[in-house]
Amino acid sequence: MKPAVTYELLHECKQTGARRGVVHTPHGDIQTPVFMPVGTQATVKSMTPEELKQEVQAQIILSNTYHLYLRPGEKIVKEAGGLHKFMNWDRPILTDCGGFQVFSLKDLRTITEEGVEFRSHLDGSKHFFSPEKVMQIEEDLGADIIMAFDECVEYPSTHEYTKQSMERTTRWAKRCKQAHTTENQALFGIIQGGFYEDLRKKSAEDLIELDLPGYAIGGISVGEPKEEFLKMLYYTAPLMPKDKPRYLMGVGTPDYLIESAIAGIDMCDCVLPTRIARNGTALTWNGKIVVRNATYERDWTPLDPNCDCYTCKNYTRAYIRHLIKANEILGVRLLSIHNLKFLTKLMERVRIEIEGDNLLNFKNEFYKQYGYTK
RNA sequence: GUGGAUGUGGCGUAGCUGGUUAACGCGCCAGUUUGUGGCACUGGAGACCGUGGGUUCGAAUCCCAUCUUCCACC
Repeated sequence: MKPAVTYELLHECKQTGARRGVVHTPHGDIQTPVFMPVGTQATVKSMTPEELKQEVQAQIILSNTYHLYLRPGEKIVKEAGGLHKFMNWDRPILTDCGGFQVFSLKDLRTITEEGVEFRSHLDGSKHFFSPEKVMQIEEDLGADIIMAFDECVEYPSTHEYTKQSMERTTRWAKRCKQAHTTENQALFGIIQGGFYEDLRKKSAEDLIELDLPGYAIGGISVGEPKEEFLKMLYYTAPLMPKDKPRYLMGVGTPDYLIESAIAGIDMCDCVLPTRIARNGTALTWNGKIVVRNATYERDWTPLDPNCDCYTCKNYTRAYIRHLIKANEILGVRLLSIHNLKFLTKLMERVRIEIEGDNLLNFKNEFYKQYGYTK
């Protein structure tokens, strides 16, 4: 039987080895490498699905098992006809398993082989996530791609703990595969192993044996220095199957996205563009600007002169600064549109440069213009 | 006119039985933000404590005068 989600490789950049491909899903194709906006609670904060399609041109969005389970509850979403219908989004959706959220609860959770007991951040009520439970929730939510329940260990962690945790994540992945019943959803495994190469290798090998339709790298981009991030990324990505989508979880700064593509990653997601939008910051081709700052009080130019997004075509930095200072919702919306569109355009460009076997040159050019030093 | 109250960073206040660098909220300035527990978090600047005099080793704190604003009464 054909998996719900498949990967088609179109071209490999001769300069870097980066992959230009297509991910086929029940809700349409995704041109890769791609950046996926995050809509934790069945909404990319402040954006309508129409804006995401028409203006941002998002190809796929994320949503979250933990949050939707707590509120409104996966049964409500199921009753609505699944996430796609519930939120009126007809393109692909990926649900994160809630592992990251549950483990970030720290004092509020207990891990056992069976699963994780945790308390809701909303009302303190007790809950239990097992691999089987998470599969049931993700199936009720109905995304195209569902993630296996894993543990994301924090940085830094000991080799011993990371090993234990990684092995458990692998056992949980097996249980997820067993519990997974729907045919129109693809279950992706998550490679763990922290910042230890031997553990990453082992994790990748054992998970690949399960022959899942896609794989992700989890547990990096968790606050480590950039050198550590790059080291793990470049070590782990080549271990992943060539004929399946490769997803790097939690990456969203422009430099990390370009590095990921070079490492052979196809998909990335991050809250960064929408989060910094809420705090008054814009990504531009010339670097990050905190438009909330006083310097922009009388700046009558757009956020980014090289941008053709709705925000940049119609509004000035001075106006957006005013909106953000005044805590007006529109400020957040305009910045979110811009930041998301910026990353869409960046990835579009990355795809073109891969096709032209020119990604490394582009990276150097971009770094220089953006202001990155290395 | 009489009596009472009030006056502290841009704004609103705390401190006022006298004792090291005057506190807080908002605002202001800046930084952070990487599988969203976030319209969040972390820093920072900014006050001759209405004015003038006095008591005291020492006064935003006590006394006197004066001005400001508010209230009450005739």
